[in-house]
This record gives sequence, structure tokens and C-alpha cells, in this order.
Amino acid sequence: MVRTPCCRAEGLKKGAWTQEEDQKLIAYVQHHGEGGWRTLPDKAGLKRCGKSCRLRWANYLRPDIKRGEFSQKEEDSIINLHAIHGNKWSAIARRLPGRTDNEIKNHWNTHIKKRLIKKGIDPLTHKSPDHPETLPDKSIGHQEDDDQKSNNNKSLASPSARFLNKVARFGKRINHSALSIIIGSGGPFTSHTTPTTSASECEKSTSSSSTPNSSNLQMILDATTTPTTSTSTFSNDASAPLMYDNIFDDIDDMTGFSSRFLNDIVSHDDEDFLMLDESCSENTLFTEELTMILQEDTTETMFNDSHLKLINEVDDYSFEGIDNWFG
DNA sequence: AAATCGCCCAACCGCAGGACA
DNA sequence: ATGTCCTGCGGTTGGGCGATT
Repeated sequence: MVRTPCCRAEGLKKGAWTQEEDQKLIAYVQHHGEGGWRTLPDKAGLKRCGKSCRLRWANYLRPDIKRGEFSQKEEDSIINLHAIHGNKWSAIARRLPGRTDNEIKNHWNTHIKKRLIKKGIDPLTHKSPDHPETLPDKSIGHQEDDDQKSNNNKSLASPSARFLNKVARFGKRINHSALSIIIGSGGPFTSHTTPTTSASECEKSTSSSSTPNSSNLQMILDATTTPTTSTSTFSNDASAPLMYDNIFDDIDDMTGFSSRFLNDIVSHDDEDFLMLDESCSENTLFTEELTMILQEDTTETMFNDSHLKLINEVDDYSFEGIDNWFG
């Protein structure tokens, strides 16, 4: 079998698109939907290869594309997300509604990169050469390579932190304000995690003081039905850093979450954990940003009565029980 | 006014990987 | 199991355009 080339070399137009071509492409996609790019040019009467059509649509003609200058907020998000994802432009673009990967990539290469270099910050590592071991500014993230992450096992996540992670994911689904209350308060179950806590110590705490109870759950439940406030009655040990595992993978849609609040990445049991800066528990900026991010994402909220019933139906309040339920 | 330079960004290229026959 | 199709991704290119000489 011979693979047919993606684009017939002869007779295909290249270069800038004309208005007429754009109209043909728009009309075709509006009528037939996206996809089938390979056969689209013939059907739409375009002398372009399918790939070129797909790109033109995705990067320019799509109706939901936001054009114009990048706002300061968007730029901050790009820097933060780049610190986490590197040159994964599509991953970054997914967190910036209306912006395409191509657009972000261009903006990074032509503007942001240069600005970082000017500030003496390596755009690849987001670190300052003067202080290679520390980041010059928390607002530009905490990138670590895989080796570093895998070796960084000195700090381990407590079961309570894991539980909180589950709550965080669940909070996204049921009501975003719940999550901001929980996190803003420092979390209900964060009293035993320190950077030097051993795995066994973590496991030991599983069934003791960090075990959630019905009261805690009821508060989470209450949070889903009452407006967010900055106060909370959750207990909190200010010395304990909060940890949320895989927050950028598992809560992948938390668009624009600022990594400035994050301290470190640690690995435990094949899971990566992002440690929040200790000050987050008393950091209203953090709470505000998180709340804002979550509220922006309300289109995906699936808050309804069935979830409330479900949470009331949890009868196993051991960590494992809750963990399984949330899992 | 003309030539040159440098920047920006739309578009292209090659590759990778999942889906499918 | 294998090969092709199809799509998506990241890196690169080159044309347009404004700024500078």
C-alpha cells in the first residue's frame, strides 16, 4: 500500500488566504461542522490542502477566537503556565479561552520571552542565573524537570492532604465556593504534614486526627449552599503547608491558576503533589484568585440535588471510605 | 523619497500518535 | 499485527509592514 500524500503538490495554493477562500471555508464548516479536513478542500471548492484549511479555521476563522492584545492577566497566566507546562502551547491555550496555541506561542516568542531575558530570567527554566537554586519571583512558577520531581521524595503528602485534594476535585463539580472556603481556611485536615514527614507517619495519621467526620462533611455541604465568605470554622495548623496533588492535571480546567502560590512539587506514591505556600491559608489574594477561577468555570459545574443527596449518603467516614467515594 | 532593517504573526512543515480497516 | 488515515502538536519560515537611516 502506498500512502497518499497529505497534500497534492501540484495545483495547491499556499500562502496568505483570501477573503473569498475564508468565506468558502466558513460556509463549509458552518454547514458540515469541523472535521474531515482531508476531503474538505475538494468539497468546499478550495485549492488548499486539508491541513492548511484546518489551521486557518483553528487559528483564525473560528468564531470563539479572541483577537487583539493580550491583557496583563493573560500574560501572567501564560508565564505561570509556561513555568508548569513548558512549551506545551496547546496545554497553555486550553487554559486561556479564546486564544490559540499559535497565538500564544507567537506572543511568547516575540514579547514575553524577551521581557524575561531582559529581567535576567531564563525563559526556559524561569530561574534567575544569579540565584539558580531559587526562583526570582514566585509569580513565574516553580518548574522542575522530571528527574528533580522523581528524586524529590523528602516531602510527602499526608492522607489529609489527599483527602483535601479529593474535596478540591469534588468541590469543582458541586460548587466552586465550597473549595475556596475549604482552601481559604487552610483546609480541614491539614494538621500533620510537614516537609520532613515520613511515609509511615503519613499512613499512621490516616485513621486518627486527620480522618474526616460527618461534621466536616456537613460543612462542605453547607458551603455548597451558602455564599462564600472569607471566614471559616475549619481548624487549621498554620505551620502546615497545604498540598494538592496533581492540581494541574486532575483539575486541568482550573484556567489560569497562578503558580505564585505554589511552593514546590514533591512526589509520593507515584503522585505529584503541589505544595501551597504556607501563607496561603491566610492569603486573601489566594482565596480571591481561586474563587475567581472557579467561578469563571461555572459552565462546567454540575451542581444539583443529586450530588447533595450523594454526599449525605456517605456512610463510611474513614479516610479510605471518603477517598474511595470521591475517587 | 528610497533603501534597509527588524519585528510580528499567519502559515507551513515534519513528526507523533490514536483510530481504524 | 500491520499499515494507512487523520488529526494535533511544536518548531520554523517568510511575507508584510512600520521604523530607522
